[in-house]
Amino acid sequence: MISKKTKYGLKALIYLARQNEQGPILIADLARDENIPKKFLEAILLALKNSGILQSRKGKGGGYYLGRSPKLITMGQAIRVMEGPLAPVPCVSETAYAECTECGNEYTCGIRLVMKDVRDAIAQILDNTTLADVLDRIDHAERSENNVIDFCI
Amino acid sequence: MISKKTKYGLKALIYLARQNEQGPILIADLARDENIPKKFLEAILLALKNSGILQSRKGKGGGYYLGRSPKLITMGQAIRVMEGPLAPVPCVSETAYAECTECGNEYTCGIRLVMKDVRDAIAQILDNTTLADVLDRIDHAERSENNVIDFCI
DNA sequence: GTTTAGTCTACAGATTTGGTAGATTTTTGA
DNA sequence: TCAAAAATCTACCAAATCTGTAGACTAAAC
Repeated sequence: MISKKTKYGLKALIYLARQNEQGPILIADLARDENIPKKFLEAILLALKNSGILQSRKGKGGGYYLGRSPKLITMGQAIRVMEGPLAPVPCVSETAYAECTECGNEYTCGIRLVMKDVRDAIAQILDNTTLADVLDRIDHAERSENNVIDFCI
Repeated sequence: MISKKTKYGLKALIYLARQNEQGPILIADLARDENIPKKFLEAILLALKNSGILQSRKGKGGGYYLGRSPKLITMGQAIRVMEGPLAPVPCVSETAYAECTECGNEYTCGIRLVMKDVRDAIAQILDNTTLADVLDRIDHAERSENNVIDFCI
C-alpha cells in the first residue's frame, strides 16, 4: 500500500498539471483545495522540487509549478521520489539495487525470480503513464460518467 | 517493498514445498536452515496455518506441512496472509476493498484509475504463480547456472 | 524595507516492524 | 499414567517509519 505522503504528492502533481502554464500555485491554496495538511505538503513538494519534477519561486507571486511538460513527468518518477523504489524487493530494483542479505544465491532465489516479473509489470505501467495521460483518463472518466447520468435521465 | 515477515514466510513455504510429503517439519529445523529467528517464524507459520495454507501437528513427531498440494498454493494467497492486500490503494483491492477517504469521486480519481491497472498486473502474476511453479523455476535456474559453469570450464 | 512565500531545523505522537520470554496445551510413546 | 516433545498463547519491548506540527530563516517582489 502506498503511504499518505505518496497519495498527497500525486494529488498535488495532478492539481498542478491541470493548471499548468497558469503561473505558480501557492502551497496554501493547494493544501486547502485538496485537503492536505499544509506543513506536510510543504515537505512533499520540496522533495519533488529537489528531484527536478517541480520548480518553485519564492516571494510575492511565487509558488510551485511543474518543472517540465506533463507529458514528460511519469507516475513512476514521482512515486520513486516519495515512496522509494517500485520493486517489491531491493535485489530486483533497477533504480536502487541492493543485495538481499536473506537469499544465499541471488541467481536461483525463488522469491527474486517471481518478484522480478512483478517489478517489471509495475514499472511497465507506471513508467509509461505520464501526468498528461492521467489528466486524459480523468477527463474521459468524467465524460463517461456524465453520459451515464444523461442516459439515466 | 515487502516486509521481512513476508520474505521469511515465503522462504518457509518454498522450503516446506520442497520437502512436501516427507512428514511434518520442525519449526526449529526450518528456522536454522533458512536463518530465520525462531520465535518470529512461529508467529508467521501460525498465521499461514490459520489461513489454511499450512497444517500442523503437536507433540512428538509433529511440525508443519503444506495444507494442500504446492500446485494449489499461489504466491498471491501467501502474500495476502502476511503482507495484506496486493493493491497499492485500498479502493482497488478485490479481496479487501475499502474507501479511500482522500478521493472525492472514486470513479474519476486519477490515482485510482492508474492503480487499478497496477493491482491487476500484480495479481495477474502472483495469483497465477504456484509454489510448484516457483520450485520449477528454481530448478531451471539452477540447471542454467550449472550449464554456464560447464561452459566456462 | 515590508510583505509574501518558500526553506530549514527540530520535535512529537501514533503505528508498524522485528524480535524476545515464558507459560500453556496437546500429543506421543515408554 | 507420566515424561518428553512440539506447537500455541500471552505479553512485552526496542527501533523504525509515518503523519503531522512549530517556529525561525531566506529570498524575491513591490
